[in-house]
Amino acid sequence: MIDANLLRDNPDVIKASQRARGASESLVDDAVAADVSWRKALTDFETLRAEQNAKAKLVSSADKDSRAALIAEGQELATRVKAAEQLAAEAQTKLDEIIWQIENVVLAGVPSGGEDDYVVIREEGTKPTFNFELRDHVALGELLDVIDIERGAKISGSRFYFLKGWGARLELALMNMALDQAAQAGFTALITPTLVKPSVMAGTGFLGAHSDEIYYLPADDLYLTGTSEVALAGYHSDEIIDLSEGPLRYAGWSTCYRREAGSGGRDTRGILRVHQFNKLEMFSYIKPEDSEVEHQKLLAWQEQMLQKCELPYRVIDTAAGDLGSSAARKYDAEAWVPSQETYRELTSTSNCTTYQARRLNVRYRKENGKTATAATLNGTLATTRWLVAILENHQQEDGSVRIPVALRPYLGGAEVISPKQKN
RNA sequence: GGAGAAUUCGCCUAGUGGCCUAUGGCGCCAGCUUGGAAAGUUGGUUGGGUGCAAGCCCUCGGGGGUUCGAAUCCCCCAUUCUCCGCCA
Repeated sequence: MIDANLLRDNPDVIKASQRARGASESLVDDAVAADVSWRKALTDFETLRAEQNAKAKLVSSADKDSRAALIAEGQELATRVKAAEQLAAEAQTKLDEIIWQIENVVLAGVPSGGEDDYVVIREEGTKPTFNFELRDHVALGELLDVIDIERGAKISGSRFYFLKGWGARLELALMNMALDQAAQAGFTALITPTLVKPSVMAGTGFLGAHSDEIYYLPADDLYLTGTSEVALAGYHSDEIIDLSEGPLRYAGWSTCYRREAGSGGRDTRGILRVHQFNKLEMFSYIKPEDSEVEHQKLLAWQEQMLQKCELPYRVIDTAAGDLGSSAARKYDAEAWVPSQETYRELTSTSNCTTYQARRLNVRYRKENGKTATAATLNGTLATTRWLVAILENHQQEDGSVRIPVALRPYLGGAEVISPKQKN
């Protein structure tokens, strides 16, 4: 949710942001008007309520004669108060409906435009060249007996899979390496619930336009989360957290569930886009003024992981129109996928400034003792999808895959995954 | 799934219709005291909304109701605990 004070003092800033996103500008005018109506209705109600409170207080000390009259007055006031309260509540509902639709104010420097208007910040690593016919991760997965897509479909349908043998171990190794790195950087590990209440899902901003992407369990009124970000953001909801010793950083591990309803026939081959995968997610609660520095740190940690996996990648600054509603800025790191001869997203990090925290009511105490809304940031540190890039980039002519050096300690020292090898 | 109990300002706790503008303790903050501390002592200490401000309104797990008036009475929901039942 955007800052109501900003809406009152400087609606043009919000309009400019909406424009950059290609979102509705008139929504801002509607919100300003609704805000004025609400405050008027609220004042009316509170004035009447004050009168009612004062009258009610007189009753107990009144003598018999005036008592009956006071009670009659009180009865009359009570109906007026009820009506005024109703109006105020309606005005607030209307304001909420509008204000919740306004997306986060994008930060200065974010490229304007849509999905294809990203700016490439840098490219790192060397793309591999193969003097043999390269295999894609599906072929490698079959050859090495590490990914079983056929049986995944048999059990659960398309976009499901089994990770098997070294494939399963590779994913756990990757997650462990990421977790170690995160712990060294001061993150607290959290294994999070993957079923959450509607209020939490709404608070994190995932129940908006893309709610059909989310699995829902009607029998229990619970949502399956597509990222542990949901649980991590909800973790401190309705709390006043202590940021005096620095930011609170969590590394949340969870399985993630996505319906992929909008993705049509895209990426149907392999495990690039699946309904279920695992992810280690970084999440920071921080003072708003430090959020942009933290964002760079999250990105640096992501790049560190990509480098440990010896993957060629590039970093892009996502355009305003392609930001999620909570994000004020987003960087994606995309790894080179040889079989597709293109870069594919492996990590994403968003600075949600105070937008998400305001919805979830996460505050901290400033040095002057006042409370203020915290800022939240998130960023991927490892996902199942990384296996695609690792397998493809490190494949060798005989179909074996060289294990990146940094990962070997997590795989019992193994240096290569070979077709003939069983574990 | 069934039965019972509980939920009060960071923690514990008093409070069964108006004097609750919520008691007391612990913790924390500040003052006094001290060479400095401890002890002692005095004061402060839930948050939110609105308003230029004084102020006013809301906040006793959440929502609704009864009443002139609700922490207190009624209903629904959530969470926790105990017991029973079932179960990977």
